[in-house]
This record gives sequence, C-alpha cells and structure tokens, in this order.
Amino acid sequence: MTEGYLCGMDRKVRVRFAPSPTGGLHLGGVRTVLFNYLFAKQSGGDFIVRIEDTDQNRFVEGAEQYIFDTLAWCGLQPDESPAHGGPYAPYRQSERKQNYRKYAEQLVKDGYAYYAFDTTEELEARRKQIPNFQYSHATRMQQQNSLSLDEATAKEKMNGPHVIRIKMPENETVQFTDMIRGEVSFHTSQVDDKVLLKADGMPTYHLAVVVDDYLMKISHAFRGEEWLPSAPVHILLWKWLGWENEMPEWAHLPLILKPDGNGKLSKRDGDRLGFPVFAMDWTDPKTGETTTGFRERGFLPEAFVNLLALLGWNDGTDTELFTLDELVKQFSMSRVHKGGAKFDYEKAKWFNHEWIRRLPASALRPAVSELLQHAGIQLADGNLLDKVIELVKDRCTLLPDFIQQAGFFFQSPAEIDTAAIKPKWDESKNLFFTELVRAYQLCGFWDAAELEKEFKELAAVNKLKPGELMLPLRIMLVGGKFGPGVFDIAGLIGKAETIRRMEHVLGLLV
RNA sequence: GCCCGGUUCGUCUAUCGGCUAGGACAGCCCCCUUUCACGGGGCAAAGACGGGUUCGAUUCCCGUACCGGGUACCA
Repeated sequence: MTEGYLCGMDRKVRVRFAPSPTGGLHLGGVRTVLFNYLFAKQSGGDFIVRIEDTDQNRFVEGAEQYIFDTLAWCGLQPDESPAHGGPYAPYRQSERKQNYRKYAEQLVKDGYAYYAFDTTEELEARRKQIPNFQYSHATRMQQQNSLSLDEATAKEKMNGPHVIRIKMPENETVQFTDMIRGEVSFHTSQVDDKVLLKADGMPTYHLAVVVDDYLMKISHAFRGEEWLPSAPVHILLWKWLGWENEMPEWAHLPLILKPDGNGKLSKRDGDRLGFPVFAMDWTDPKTGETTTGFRERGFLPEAFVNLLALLGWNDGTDTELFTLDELVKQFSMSRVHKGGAKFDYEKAKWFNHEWIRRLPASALRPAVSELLQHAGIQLADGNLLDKVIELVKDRCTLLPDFIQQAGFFFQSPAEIDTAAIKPKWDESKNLFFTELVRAYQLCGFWDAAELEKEFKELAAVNKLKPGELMLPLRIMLVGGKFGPGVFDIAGLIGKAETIRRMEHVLGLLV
C-alpha cells in the first residue's frame, strides 16, 4: 500500500482505456471510460485510449470509429489515442507489433518464459482427454516445449510455428493492493502458463497490456473485475521485466449485472427486456443487424454519464444529479463499490427525465428540433420552439416524448379523440363553444390568463361548470388527453389557429 | 471441479463499532391539478446464515450458503 502510494506521488497521472474493437461499446465499457476520465481529470492527468486489436480474427469494421464517436457524444475526450495522436503513438497495438517480441524473448532468456510448440489441435485433444487440463507447472513437462524437449529437437521446432508462454512459478504468492478491494493475493500454483506471444507474432492481451502500460507510462490501471484472475500474470510480468517500481496502481471495477436473473449485462438482455445496452446505435457489419443505443432511444449525454457514474459510486451524500464537471471534482476511487450492480432501466429513465427538466430550452433545442422534423413536423417559428420546450419538458422522460408533447403546437392534431367528449356532449355545450369561438374572435388581446378569464365568465353566464368544459377544449386544441394547461396552449398557437381547431372539432361533433 | 471476488429494502445505495438502519428509483395512498405530468405529504419494504471478538456488531475475524468472475494462441 505504502509502496504504491509513494511511487504514485511523484508521477503524473496517466490512465488508459484499452478496448478491443469488436463491436458496440456497452454500458460497462463507457463506465470504465468515465471512471478513468474522472480520475485523470481531477488530478490534471492524461486520459489515453489505446486500441487493443491483437486478435486479427475478431476485427470488426467500424468498431473503432464507433468507440470514438461514443466518447465524443459523452463528452469524454481522450488526450491521446489513434484518433487524437500523442507522444506515445502508435496507439493501436496491431501497429506496435514489432515491440513485443523482444520482451517475450528477454523473458525466455531470463528463465521466466519458454517456447511452446503444441498445436491448437493437440491442445484441444489434451483438454478433451483430461477434464480440467491446465497448461501449467504440473503438465508442462508432458507438452511440446523448450523445457521438455531436448535442445536439438527444440531448436528444430523453432523453425515451425511456436508461441511463448509464461513459466508460472510452482509455489509463490503474488500479492498486490487494489484501490477498490484492498489486499488481494493469488497462489501461482493455480494459474496456468498463459501464452504471451502468439504463433502469428502478435502478443496476447497479457503481454501487450504490460508492455504498453510501461511504455506509455500509465500510472493507474482500471479495468473490469473480469480481469482480476489474470492480475498475477501481469504483476509477475512487471516484476520480471524489471519494471516493478513503475507498475501502475490497480483498480478492478465491479461489473454491471443484468436486471433480472444473474450474470453480467449483455446486449442480448437489452433486446430481451426492451432497453438499450450500447451507448449509441450499433450496426453489425456482418449481419446488418442494428442494436439501439441510449442516444437514439432519447437519452441526453448528460444523463447517460450521470447514471453511469452512480452505478457503483456515490459521493456519500444524497446528491444524485451531477454534471461532468461536478463528477470530476467529487469522484473518488475509494467510494467505488466492490459489488456488482444490477442495471435498472427505470432509474436510468428517471435520470434522463431530471436532465431534460434541468437543461434550458436552448440546450434541448437542437435535439428536439431534429426529432420533430423527422416526425414530419414543420417548425416555422424558431422562437416558438423554445417556449414550447420550456412549457412541456416536465412531461418528457425521453427525447421522443417531445413529439407527442410538442408536436401539436406546430401542426393541427391529425387525430381527434372525440370519443373522450362525445358521451357528455350536449346542446348546451355546443352552444357554449359556439359562443366561445365568437368571443375569442372578438378578443383584442391574446394571452393565457385573459383567455381563461373569458372562458370562465362565459361558462358562468351559461351556468356551466368550467371543469366540464376544459376537457372538450383540450381535445379540440390538442386532439387527446395530454399536454400542458389548455390556455397556455391556446396562447401559444395563436388566435387564428385556436379558432380554426375549435371550429373544426365542433363540426365533427354535430 | 479449482481459483478469485462479492453479499443492507424489488433495484441503486448510506452507514467507516452505538441504529428508532437513512436516501433515491419503482409500488401503493392522499393533496394539488376536473388532461397528463411536475410538485407536496404519507405507507410499505433490507443487514444471507452460524459461530466468535467486544460493554455493544450491519460494521472486525472464521466458517457455511448463495451470487458473480476466471479457468483460450479472446479481450
């Protein structure tokens, strides 16, 4: 603990997010980014994105661009990355391929690793015949490698395909301090001889993270809890490569779990339960299948970031709403939870609702405007839009809700829910509304308060309860049982439009 | 199987030995509003289990149970 603290003290904070570009970025990934970002920014450090594309078989077209697009949407800009450049370029591991071999060879030379010649087929057969086969201290001498074979055979085999494996000690304890979990320790007897360098010359994740974290001077390494079991491999590598004093501090983040049952959240759960899992729409280039993202579902980036931050972290008070800047100030790794959190879509929507209410119309305008136009609604008056947004945003949980809540301000309702008023419709009401139309026509002024006053006076003259007349008026102007105060609506859509809508519905009711 | 991690209301969580266990989401009720919301008020709801340690354990230790992660030439 002390050791890590001391070595972190005189070092600039540099963190990295290291995704492999294999598909859409989901919740958990973005949260890992967020925690990295918050931690770096609060101490004036650097946030690096490094693409871990060491598995050529899993390369997916467009996945890398998608990652940068979602970071941009979230407002989490990297300081260094393949897209942003930086002093430690390249930031794509496939482009750093030539870096890794020498470290693996050095480990072999120092006796910490060895060459292995077993083919994939041989290993598969092994695993089939021995239930829990592990390539480890217990079995390595029965395998084809530079430790078990005589020198001549091994030398000859070196001409063919081979990998480099780490030689895990038979009986050692590897201990380290995790910023979230405290002291964690492993017995090396339980961990297998992981491949460090593959037959194609590419490093595996295990070698690549260590080498690149070292080369890129990473001070703190945050990743998901699923990496905890391989931590001893990485720690031993830091030690054996002679970089122990520069090893980053570790933090293994808790997982985000599926809302029902068990297990970590996957994109399938979203499909199954009807909520997004990816940050933005992701179209699989192979199947052409599109998975809906939070953005397209109508989430604000402010809300998305906010809800992610609160999944596994809190500031110790009852505050739940934070801007990114506030998060940067308040965030603390020591307050990150150890346990996994089930994702709750209802709560996620609540965050979005709160953010829609919080933001001024001007901030909402671009998104709402685009949404309305996509729905075929013409926005003649830009000034009106801001007023409408301000008036209806309390009723919108997701951005698309604005289509229903704001659409009728710009366009006469296509459908009129006459069924809602017909049962109680009678001649006295018909008369009232006919008179109201006339009264409004004569109106010299046009604002909500006056319209309401006029309405109530006329109701009183006709000995009708205003309450019974409000719903019909709403249906006339809105088309259905929703929207803000009726007179506010009338005030905003204007005299001509109000009268036109009233007359139109009056005609339907005859 | 083995290894590692985790375990407070249905869900996200507060509590760093003193608790009548607090907040939020969702649920239910009432008020406000004769739309729907917002808002206000209220109800209901939790420390997996068993042992220690202690004057005192949700909090510390040990077991058990349950959940999760890992166990690839994937990350």
